[in-house]
Amino acid sequence: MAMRKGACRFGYWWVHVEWSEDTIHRVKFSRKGEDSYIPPAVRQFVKGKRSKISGLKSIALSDGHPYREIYNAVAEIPYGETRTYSEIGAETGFHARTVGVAMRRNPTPLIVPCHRIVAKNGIGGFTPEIDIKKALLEMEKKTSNTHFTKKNKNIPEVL
DNA sequence: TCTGTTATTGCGC
DNA sequence: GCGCAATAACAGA
Repeated sequence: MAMRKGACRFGYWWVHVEWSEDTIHRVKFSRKGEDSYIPPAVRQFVKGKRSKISGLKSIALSDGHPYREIYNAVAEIPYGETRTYSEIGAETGFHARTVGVAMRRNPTPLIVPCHRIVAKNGIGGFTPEIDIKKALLEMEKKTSNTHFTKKNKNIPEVL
């Protein structure tokens, strides 16, 4: 199976996607990039025109991945909502700290919406830049209040 | 094995 | 508020 690569702009950043067939292998953010083809579902999500990335699988959710349980729980968080590290921990039986480690190593942000995981008393962290997480949450907040009509709760004031 | 690395939490002051 | 200890699990040596 041939691996494909592409990129899409998101605010000040670029979203780089690597995939093959219907499986996303890696998603990463960087300051540089060139616009090129990526799966339409991902592109629309990044542009705030779609509330979930359907029809695509992530290797993070596949059998054998050490953090599969955690990523599955995260993938079920609805658009525009957030959970804390300890909530995900309680659901999956992992320690909050471990959830943090799993999020940091998340190979496919967006597909596994790790930006929706916040600390109990703050925003938590994000790699490589915390501002990306803030921007993603802001975008979801706005779009979910407009055309996705969803109530927004739990987003910390620190944004 | 053992050590270092975490995107956490909660308690005491 | 801040500092600190408890804590789970992986990666690399």
